[in-house]
Amino acid sequence: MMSARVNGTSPASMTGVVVRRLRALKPLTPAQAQRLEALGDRIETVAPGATLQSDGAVPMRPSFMLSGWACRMRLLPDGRRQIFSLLIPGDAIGFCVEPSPLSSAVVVALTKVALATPDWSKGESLMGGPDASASHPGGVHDPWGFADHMRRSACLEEGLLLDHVVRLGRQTAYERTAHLLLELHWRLSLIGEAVDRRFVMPLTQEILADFLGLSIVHVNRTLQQLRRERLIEMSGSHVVLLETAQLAVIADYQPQVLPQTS
Amino acid sequence: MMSARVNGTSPASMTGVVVRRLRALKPLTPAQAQRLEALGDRIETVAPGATLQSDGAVPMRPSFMLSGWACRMRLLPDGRRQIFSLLIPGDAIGFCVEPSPLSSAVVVALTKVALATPDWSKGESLMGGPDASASHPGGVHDPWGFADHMRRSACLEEGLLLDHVVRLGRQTAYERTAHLLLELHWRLSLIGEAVDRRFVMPLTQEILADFLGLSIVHVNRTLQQLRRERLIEMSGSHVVLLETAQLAVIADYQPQVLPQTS
DNA sequence: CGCGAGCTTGAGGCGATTCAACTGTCGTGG
DNA sequence: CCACGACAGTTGAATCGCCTCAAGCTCGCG
Repeated sequence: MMSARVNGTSPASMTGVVVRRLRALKPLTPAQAQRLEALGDRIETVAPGATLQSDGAVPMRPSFMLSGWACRMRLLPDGRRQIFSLLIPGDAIGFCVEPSPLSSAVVVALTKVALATPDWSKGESLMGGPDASASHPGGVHDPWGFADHMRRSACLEEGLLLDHVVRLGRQTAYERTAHLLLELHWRLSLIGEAVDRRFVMPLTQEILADFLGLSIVHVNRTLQQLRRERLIEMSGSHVVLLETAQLAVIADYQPQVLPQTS
Repeated sequence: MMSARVNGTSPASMTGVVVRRLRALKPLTPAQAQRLEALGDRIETVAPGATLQSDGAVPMRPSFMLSGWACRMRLLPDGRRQIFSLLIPGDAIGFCVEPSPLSSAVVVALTKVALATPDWSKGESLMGGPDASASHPGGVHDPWGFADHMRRSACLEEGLLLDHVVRLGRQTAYERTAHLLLELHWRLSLIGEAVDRRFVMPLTQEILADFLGLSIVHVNRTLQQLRRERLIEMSGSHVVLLETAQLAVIADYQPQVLPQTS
């Protein structure tokens, strides 16, 4: 049996983040929600630093993050690192629309991570598995009606990636940092892991640096500046956004628009 | 009737780029190729600077670039600009897996552009139109079997976007520029628009700057350096890669891996 | 207690930006 | 025909943002 408690959440409710995440994209039928709750059966936990998905790995088992943080990144030959995205509970891993990853990217756990890997044996896959086209030419097999959710999720992720490009290409360290904090706050709110303007961000400054395209030292100084100006509070992994409006102006932040779920 | 010749290519062969682009991703049946050739009927040309697709535009007519160059970009409130991707002939526009663009990005023509917008009235769409799920819950309507091509194309594009993130986040101006030139050469080769190591790149240094996340001045100096070191030749919009191997080492460039089409 | 990982701080340097001017090449109109 | 402006490219000089190097610091933990 896996650890009974991860990140202070009992296993029974751990799948809640997935439900909340998907519900934000499109309403779930009771049957669908129940399906997702059932994911709690097949939980795997991995240690920080472990690889959740690597480049060439063809099998590529799609799964959901239940707790913990991870990142998708690439390593340059000389050791430089660039993080593409930060993965939080509720996020999907390996649901590439296309089986072959093509892009040499790796997903690594940043903290202890709990994963739910659905049993794809029945119904083959949620979105179109390794040979969706072979068995169902011209279509995707989606017995449970999650295809729309996953499509929208992919779209949301692309939006986040575009935001990231803007950050790296055209924003200063100060703006980038503010933008990231707002984005994380928004995403954590979606899954109910941000109370008011506070949230927990279990990332070292090195990880932030590799995400923001900055040096560790400069991330440190930038965070200090944000604190000094009383825009945020940070101690340990605890973050408080003191002036969300002003931060949003600084970073030109606008949250992704979601379908009219309200 | 639209202009008979665009970019020196006769209309009859203009759809060839689309065929070559898709064939590189997955073989096309004769019927499919014929379908694509038929796109030549519905050609639209737009002037440089025109918007091909904008943010809120819900209808969003998916189409293929037949000739000319365009870019996908975002504008910051203070005028800064970041280009996400450069679009060349054969590329698809607006085939977002999900109808709602979500991301505030705009597609703009950089040169005169010829577009083919398929007649989606029959068969609804190639990939899943505005309400694919409504009419075909849990599946996508794809009467002609292009779904796989479009999926792989989307995957390839994501790979390019990841490359872009690495460029912007962790590479120097020198490396970025080399990387971009190699990427463009590879993409143009796919559609047969690069002879040997030469190709035409109708981009101003301002566009390059907004793509590479640099200032115009620095792009200029960086290109000069690449020329001075005899790694490339450039005059006007004509580019020659003199030392592809060395450029690839500098930029840590590795082309996307394509399915075993050979 | 001592160690290591992460955070903090200072000093110096380089890469890239900004501002500003100048060049060359167009197409346009007097 | 040449004057003209518009535009792209080029160059120099000064500045700044961010990086690197190198220490110290703090804390949790064996």
